[in-house]
Amino acid sequence: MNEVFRALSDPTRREILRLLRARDMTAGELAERFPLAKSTLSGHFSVLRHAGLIVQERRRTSIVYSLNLSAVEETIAGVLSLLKTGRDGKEGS
Amino acid sequence: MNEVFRALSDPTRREILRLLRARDMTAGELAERFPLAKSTLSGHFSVLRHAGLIVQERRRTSIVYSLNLSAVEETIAGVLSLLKTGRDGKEGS
DNA sequence: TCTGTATTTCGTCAAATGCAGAAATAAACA
DNA sequence: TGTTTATTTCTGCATTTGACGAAATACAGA
Repeated sequence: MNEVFRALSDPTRREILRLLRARDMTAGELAERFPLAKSTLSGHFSVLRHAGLIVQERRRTSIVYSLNLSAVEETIAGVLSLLKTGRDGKEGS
Repeated sequence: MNEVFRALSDPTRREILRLLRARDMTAGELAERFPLAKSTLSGHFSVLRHAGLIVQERRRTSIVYSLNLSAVEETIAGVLSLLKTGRDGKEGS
């Protein structure tokens, strides 16, 4: 959970999620959308992947990233309930 | 929105929100719950306040903090829809 | 106004973060 | 195996962050 929030705290990473919401994209396609070095984007992918927010899959020479939508929803819903109910946030829906 | 995510990315700040979920507390009461200097906690309060997640109110000699629950819910719900639908996240519920 | 209590602001420091370019790795294919 | 393409890992640097203690501010009451 900690990692998820840290991942979401960066605007570039949230924009990556937004792009992946529309369709799966390769690392290179994503990198083209930002005025940043590919190595920098690769680092952002890594953070998002460790947080479970995206998944990667190798397809021929490229690596395709896709949004792990259910993980995103679960996480945010979990936080919502954590802030609404009276428990300690260990158990979810 | 950016500020909200940055505010939520720190574990101490999320714990502050959890404590305030139970009841309003003064800055001193909150500070007692953490092994940190009061000045450090004051900084966290400031971040949470600027993000709109908590509100403060002076009561006699103390400053009472309370959770801005509706803001929290709105924010997280907004993010949820931003990740689910195909728009740009400017319009919400 | 002076004192005591509660909280924030300031100055400083160590650690973490985001970035770039260079080198390394992985896969497809001649 | 050697080459090309796609991506990641490594190294170094500048900025930001979270932490502390000391000083400053705000308010209530003698």
